[in-house]
Amino acid sequence: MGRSPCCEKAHTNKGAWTKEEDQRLIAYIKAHGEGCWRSLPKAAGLLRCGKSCRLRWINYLRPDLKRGNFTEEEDELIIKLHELLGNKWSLIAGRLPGRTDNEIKNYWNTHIKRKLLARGMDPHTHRPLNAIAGAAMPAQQLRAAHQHQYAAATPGGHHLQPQQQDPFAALSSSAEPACSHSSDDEPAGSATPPPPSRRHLGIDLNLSISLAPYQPGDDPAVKQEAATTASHNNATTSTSAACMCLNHLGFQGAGEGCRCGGASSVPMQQQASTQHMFRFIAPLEGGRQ
DNA sequence: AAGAGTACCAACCGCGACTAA
DNA sequence: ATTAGTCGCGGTTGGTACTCT
Repeated sequence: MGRSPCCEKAHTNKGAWTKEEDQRLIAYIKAHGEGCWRSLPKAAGLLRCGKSCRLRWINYLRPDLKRGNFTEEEDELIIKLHELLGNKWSLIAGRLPGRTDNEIKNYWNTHIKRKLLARGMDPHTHRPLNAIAGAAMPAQQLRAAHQHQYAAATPGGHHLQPQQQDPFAALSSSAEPACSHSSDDEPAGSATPPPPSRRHLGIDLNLSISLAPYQPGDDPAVKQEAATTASHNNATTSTSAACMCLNHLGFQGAGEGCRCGGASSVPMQQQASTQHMFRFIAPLEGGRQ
């Protein structure tokens, strides 16, 4: 059947953007806001594909972009989030205000990969390189190496409890794996229901579930029900509108964290206090949608 | 000084997800 | 239930700047 092209390619510019094009795009978005990228180029008088406009705006022209070098803290946060989420650059970018997925992706490929290799760690699995070479390494030894690696990577150098070692077990109550590289050696199905509060890599992986929009005064019994449901991997069967975000991945302030209707209006402290909510990370940058 | 190699990053491409008809 | 349109994401490419020999 084939796919219709996203735009009329014969009459669109490609390649680097000129200053004038940038100005037109900025002016248009300032006047009309983001959205409807397909019709934007025509309305803004640009001979560009809508996709190209969107990319240019998101990755380069947005006023809230930080630009400049990544800090050591950002490096470490990216590494931790990558270990947790895999190549979900948009999710990772959501935890780094002012950074874009493209920027982080490029930075990962050009800097952090090498940094991890220099540490003797595999950038894909975040495990020691020698551990990957020897698949026959005893599980206990592997865990020890894994633990040591976390301790080295974290300024505080905290050690993890045995039940905290699988970065993805905490996500296993989600219907889908959050990361593409998680399943080979640690089947999600074998995970036991997580304890109420878990920390991993210095990031609190407290998971909770609620229907969206979440109301602070919701019946506790309902919340308990939802938590029970989530812990049995049945979360998606009860509702398609469940708000699922991961708590405490470096949220910086109240209200940040969720794009779904009601949950974003609930202060994070309040959300954190509701032990049995199950939430899933969504891209968080305010300027994006 | 010049050519080769490498690093960086903006931009493109293709696909999946989502939605409305 | 199906189809077409649109958006967003992740992988990849290509141009440019920088470094090395």
